[in-house]
Amino acid sequence: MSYAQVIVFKKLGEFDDSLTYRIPKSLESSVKEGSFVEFPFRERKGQGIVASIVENIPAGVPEEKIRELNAVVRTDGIHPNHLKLARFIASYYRTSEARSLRLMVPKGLWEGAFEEPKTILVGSVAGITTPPRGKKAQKILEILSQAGGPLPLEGLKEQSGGFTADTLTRLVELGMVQKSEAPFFAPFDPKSAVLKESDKQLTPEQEEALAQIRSSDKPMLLLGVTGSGKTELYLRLIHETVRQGKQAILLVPEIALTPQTIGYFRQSFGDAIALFHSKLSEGERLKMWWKVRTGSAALVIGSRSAVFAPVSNLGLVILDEEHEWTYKQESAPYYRTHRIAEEMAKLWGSKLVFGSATPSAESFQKTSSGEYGIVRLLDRIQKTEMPLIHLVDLREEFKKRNFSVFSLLLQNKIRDRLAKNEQVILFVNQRGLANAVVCRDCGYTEKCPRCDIALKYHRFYQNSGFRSQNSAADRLVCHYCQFEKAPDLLCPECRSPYIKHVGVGTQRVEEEVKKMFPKARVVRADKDTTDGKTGFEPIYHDFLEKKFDILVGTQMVAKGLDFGNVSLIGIVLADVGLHQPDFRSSERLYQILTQVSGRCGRRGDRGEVVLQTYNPTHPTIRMAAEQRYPEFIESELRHRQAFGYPPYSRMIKFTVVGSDVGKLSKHIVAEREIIEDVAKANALPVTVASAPASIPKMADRYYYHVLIRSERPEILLDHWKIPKGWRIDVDPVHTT
DNA sequence: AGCACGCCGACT
DNA sequence: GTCGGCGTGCTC
Repeated sequence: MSYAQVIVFKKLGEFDDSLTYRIPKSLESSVKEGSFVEFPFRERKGQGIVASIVENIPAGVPEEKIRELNAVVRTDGIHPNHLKLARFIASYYRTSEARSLRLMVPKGLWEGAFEEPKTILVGSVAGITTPPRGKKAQKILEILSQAGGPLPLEGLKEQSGGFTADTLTRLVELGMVQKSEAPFFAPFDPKSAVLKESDKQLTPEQEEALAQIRSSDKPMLLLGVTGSGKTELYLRLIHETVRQGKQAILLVPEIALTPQTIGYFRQSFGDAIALFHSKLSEGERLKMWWKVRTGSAALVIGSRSAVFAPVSNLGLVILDEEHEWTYKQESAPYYRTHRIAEEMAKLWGSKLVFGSATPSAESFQKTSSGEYGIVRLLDRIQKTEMPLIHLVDLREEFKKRNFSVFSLLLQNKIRDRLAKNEQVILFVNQRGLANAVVCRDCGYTEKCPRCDIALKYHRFYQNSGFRSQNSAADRLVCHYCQFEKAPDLLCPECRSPYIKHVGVGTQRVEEEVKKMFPKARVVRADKDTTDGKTGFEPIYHDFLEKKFDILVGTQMVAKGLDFGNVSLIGIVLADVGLHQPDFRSSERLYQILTQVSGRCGRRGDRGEVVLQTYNPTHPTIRMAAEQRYPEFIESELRHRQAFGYPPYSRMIKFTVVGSDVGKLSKHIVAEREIIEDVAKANALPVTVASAPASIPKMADRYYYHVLIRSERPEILLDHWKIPKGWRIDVDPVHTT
């Protein structure tokens, strides 16, 4: 007797566990792993996916409760490899199989729309002699007789100039036409399809890179500077994959899903593309899912979630701009797209390519360990030089009695560009601005002696239970190891009393630039001036159309956008990124400085960047200014290894919520002790720390993080029961 | 999800 | 004593 372990679709509930049903003889041949099935549930019917078929009743299931499956809705529902992927996600990210599987099934289907989309075909019936009376009806018959076969309903409507459903129903009743159904999506056939070859000539460097990617059987990291022609290589690789009758997935950050990018691939692959992006409606998303599922799409392009597109013969996965943090899902299950893509490539034996100008430390480390191969593209196709970066020491400006946020050099250069009618971007780094303590006079940051991480300033709630009652309420805390100390009143380095938060906001910069250049047209792009729906787009377009001379903006101006007329970029205060209480602060700073710099001089003349800082000797800022990525990443990795940070260890972040701070922190402290005991019992070195979240209180509930760092955290998780309500993030990207 | 069960605190 | 708040468990 076989049994199906069924994961229940949302109908009468959201289950984490699968349910066991008996497979009746009549369904034995049609029920497969991955099938969509229907079954009795309480007094109702339910639908779901067969996660596995077993010969014996699983332990813990009472035999008398087991009922029989009703029917098979669709035998080939989910590809077996996707079931395996769901199992992997459930175990790696410590979530349920049901939740993992949900990632691969569009909402509409999960909620009950299992039917594959169909086209309605209309055909004429032979031997009709008496013409129908209606004009429209006559027209329909005329078109159908000329076509010599059935036509899709939509096409027929278009050709005939439109008709009502009633006209057609009447013709069907008279027996003059017949309706039938056909698949909406026809499978893509590489032999008959027109695949336009690229007419671009590859440079010798590109040819070499392509050959290396082709011949390697490892995942490849494509290290290519902006404008080095990575996209053209992607196109060629996808072409080869598709011609072999396999499918390709191209993953890009959301922002890169522009009509230009899509258009580039449409030229080659026409309608054989399925697009997945955040603006699709549920209906469109469902259609795209079926387009891939039916094999009608050979190429999937999309952001993060497109990695779960229902391919059945995967040949290639590309993660473009792989360093982007948007590849990490920031809600449960907190997966990282890289890890999913690796697993997919393993399951299908497909090629895997990661592309970036500034690869993540994780990916670069894997090229050193031999897990990935590496290919470099160092030349720019257009021969436009990389921008010239001027490093400005703000301490010197202070000595020159220049109290403006702009150095004299930056002021002069802005004046010069305004005179030449060229555009300027002023970049204001705001990430992680709050809560780190920095000396305004010498740039000193208070760091944890054990973790080399900026300490975070906290005003603890009373009675929070984390320390003895008579200690001060203001503390500096390390979020990685629980080290803490009282804040200093004077800077330990230079005795300055100005040891506080630093940072310059966009508003302040806008005000100053308006004061200094009253004739310039200035626009500001930050959270306050952009709205959630259209985002940065309206400002971007106005700026492109030269309605403004100067754009003052946050990170949003740094991402992949093309500013043709910008010849100068001012980085108002580069230091801010250095003070993030996060082990990735240097990596992020290097990436953002590189991205911002890449926004100028993209056409024609060489652009210029003025990078202002209080720390001109800081290695990250120096190497970013000189654009020495390999040197930067190697020193960064040495640092990570020395302090035991990922990729040389792994982290797990828990979020714990409660309405009573006292109870909450007592509970956390107790669990922390249990974790330490379990680690000791398993001879596993583990660091545990807990601290209030960056937004510690929302809607009268208190949020805490518990951060665990270990080389093998999975051993800990196997021996310690995660308390109820603790939200888990495996390999977190944001650690505070 | 939706429903039953059961454990405590606040009242007729 | 009992009403009812909601946390927990169950659905095969």
